[in-house]
Amino acid sequence: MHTARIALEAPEPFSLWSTAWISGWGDLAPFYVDVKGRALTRILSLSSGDVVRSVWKQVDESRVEVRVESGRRLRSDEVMEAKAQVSGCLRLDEDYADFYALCSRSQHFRWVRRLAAGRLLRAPTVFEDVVKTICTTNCTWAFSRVMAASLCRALGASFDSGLRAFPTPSDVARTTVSRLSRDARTGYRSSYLVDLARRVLRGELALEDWRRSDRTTEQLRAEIQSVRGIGSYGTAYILNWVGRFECLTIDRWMRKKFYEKHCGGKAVSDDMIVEHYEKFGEWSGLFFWVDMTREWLAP
DNA sequence: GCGTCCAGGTCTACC
DNA sequence: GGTAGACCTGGACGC
Repeated sequence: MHTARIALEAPEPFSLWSTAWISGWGDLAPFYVDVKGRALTRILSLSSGDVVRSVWKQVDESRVEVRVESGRRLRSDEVMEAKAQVSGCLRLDEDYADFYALCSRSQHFRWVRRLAAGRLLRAPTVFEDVVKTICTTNCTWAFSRVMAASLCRALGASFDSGLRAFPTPSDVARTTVSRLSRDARTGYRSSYLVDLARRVLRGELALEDWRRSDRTTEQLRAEIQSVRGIGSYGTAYILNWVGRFECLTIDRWMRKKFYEKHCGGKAVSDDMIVEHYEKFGEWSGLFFWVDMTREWLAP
């Protein structure tokens, strides 16, 4: 096994732990959280088709070290590709200065900067983010984990010792709805996933452009909603994932949490929830997120 | 052990 | 445009 080491400079404030934990994505294969060692493992697919294992660890306030393991010695451009993927997952290129400035001005949100919460771990590709979003709807989190792991096991390229990468659009497009249902346990979602992958391959959906699109959020929202299996909740989720935080990811769990936290357990309308965070403008969705998941970062 | 219900929604048919 | 019912399935819960 060959190993390459990558050093990533993190912006201030930054916490690998907060980033990995708060989004929930760190809990879904092919991400693996090492709670004890405070490290994150991720199986990465390179454009060459090779699959590598990467282990991410924060070594000090502003530095993340990534160990990349591969079956052969990687070329320097492949190491750079792995580095870019990790950086994209951690959203190191996004500017959160305004968000943290707003947090500092609010008594209720001062803790956010202290714990360096706010960055939400995402997948290396928008395709993976969309597939996983579909797999988090209408089911328990435990089942979402089963689906993510089964998708990798059934369709992902193999690394070693049973570890597999997340399937690419080609992997999913090549399979059948019945095989997905049987092997990936994605049930009625299977036709949505195959449909999505085939649209990507036909060039009808440029998913990967969503992260750097200069279109308005409303234009982007319309395209996201054209994906079968993605409704209003899923759209808000994906908009957050591509860096648009003006919409709130209100699902059953978040709704319940909001009622407990701000309404003494009494139910209120979604409009009331939106109104509660409206003052945070383009960051309202992120304020909602950190507010609801605050306890996840308890020691 | 077994049956029922619910869960980090969405789609479709129908009115 | 609003709403009811169907959709996969794992796990919690009550019996």
